[in-house]
Amino acid sequence: MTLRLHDTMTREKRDFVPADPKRVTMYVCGPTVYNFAHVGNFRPVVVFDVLFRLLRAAYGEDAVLYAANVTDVDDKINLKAAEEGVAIEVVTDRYLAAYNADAAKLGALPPTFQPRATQTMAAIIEMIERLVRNNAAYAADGHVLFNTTAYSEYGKLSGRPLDEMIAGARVDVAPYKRNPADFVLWKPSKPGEPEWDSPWGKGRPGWHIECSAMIEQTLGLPIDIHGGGIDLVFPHHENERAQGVCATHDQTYSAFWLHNGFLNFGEEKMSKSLGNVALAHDLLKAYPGEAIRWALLVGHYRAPLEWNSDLLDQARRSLDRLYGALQRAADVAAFASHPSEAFLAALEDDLNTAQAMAELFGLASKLETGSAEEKARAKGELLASANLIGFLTADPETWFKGGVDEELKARINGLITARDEARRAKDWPQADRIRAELTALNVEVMDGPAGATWRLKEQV
RNA sequence: GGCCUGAUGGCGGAGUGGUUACGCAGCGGACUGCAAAUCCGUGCACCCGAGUUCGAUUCUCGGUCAGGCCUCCA
Repeated sequence: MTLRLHDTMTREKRDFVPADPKRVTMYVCGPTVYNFAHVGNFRPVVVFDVLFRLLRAAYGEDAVLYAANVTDVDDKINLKAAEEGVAIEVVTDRYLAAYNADAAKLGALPPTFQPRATQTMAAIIEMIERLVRNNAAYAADGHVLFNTTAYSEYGKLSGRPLDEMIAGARVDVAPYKRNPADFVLWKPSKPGEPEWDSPWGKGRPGWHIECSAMIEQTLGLPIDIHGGGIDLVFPHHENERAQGVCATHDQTYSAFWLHNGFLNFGEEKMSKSLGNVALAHDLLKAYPGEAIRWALLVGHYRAPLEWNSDLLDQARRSLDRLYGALQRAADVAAFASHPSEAFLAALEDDLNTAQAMAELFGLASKLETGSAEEKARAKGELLASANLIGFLTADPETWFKGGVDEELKARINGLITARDEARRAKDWPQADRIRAELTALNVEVMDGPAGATWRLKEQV
């Protein structure tokens, strides 16, 4: 296996070689839990879940350590808690639970670690102290700031030389900053906001230091892979790197930086600050999680993805095709349990999920038309391949009939039987009337030599 | 203004210096009482201009258009 990944730092695909194959480390920036996450927030969840699964397959399940953090200290959380008149934990616990439940429905494996900023406070403060000792940070006016001139490579990840950044700065520079690009490591809380004791007075951490500290505490520095949305390259990841390198005196921080492209909704960027939000939580009521996962992986992870209802419908039909092939091959005993070579090769080429998914259709075709031997092999490879990245994990019957309760199922079966009788009697008008009834129930009938089978036209 | 991406058929979306993406939708046929599903066949593309080349959608340059970041949005 030769996994090649595109590294934002070098802007090219490189062979991935972990520092220690027995302990592969990956960190991905997770959500700020103040509301239900919109579907764009789940793109990195799904993308890096694919990478997590691929790494586990390559190095062993226990050899891959994956940390995805939760930001639970934030202005927006404070605002939400104040609105509801509750403690921030009430807000963060609620939305973290929803987030994890939604992620699970999207087929994402739980990360090895899910550190929370509020539970990493000691490590955050300790790291800031170290940065101050290393002359990479300074206290001023109740704040602690990172001194960007202390790190010669500052700007390398995002490709922004420090002097250009200063020239382009549009924000008002706080008077206590030595350099305009310096950023906050610790700041005083406003009245009523949560605060923690520190050597610099009561306050709370800046956003960037949280991640660096959580990485160091859960995985140790440096790590093999750091992921996140492309919008985080600057300033978040640039700052993380500066902090990590200056705190540890190790130049790597993360050997690879991976960034997923944005999800766009119509002409506008999809974000919570605009009104055009599609919450994954709501989408999951209308579509199977697997279909949403498919839609999120249908294009390359680095390319922007246009999100619309067509995309979801197409994703569901694509899965119908694959599940349909499995359903028709229910009596075929799967042979071989390895993903196909072509499928793996596609994924190993910087997670080319589109190419990999095309391979699944090729296997489905073989499963429909091959010899008995070919079918057995195709079924085994199709399942092993798809399962590797979290697809086709359901029973085909469940996929097509999952949302049907026993009462409705009995009614449908009754109608199917009645229609079979009408068909045997060649009473076509009656048979068609019954089919219309079934259609009204969202049921599609498929006549076969062994009698009629059915499935839901739209699964939830 | 600075930095950085991308532009592929009706839609989504890979890839390649000369040959099939793939899925959905369309068309013709098989199967079916009619359908559906499936199978067989089939039409439709590589932003514009110049260059390199025997040959470019694929490489280079220019242009146009679109998008991202430069503000604690994944």
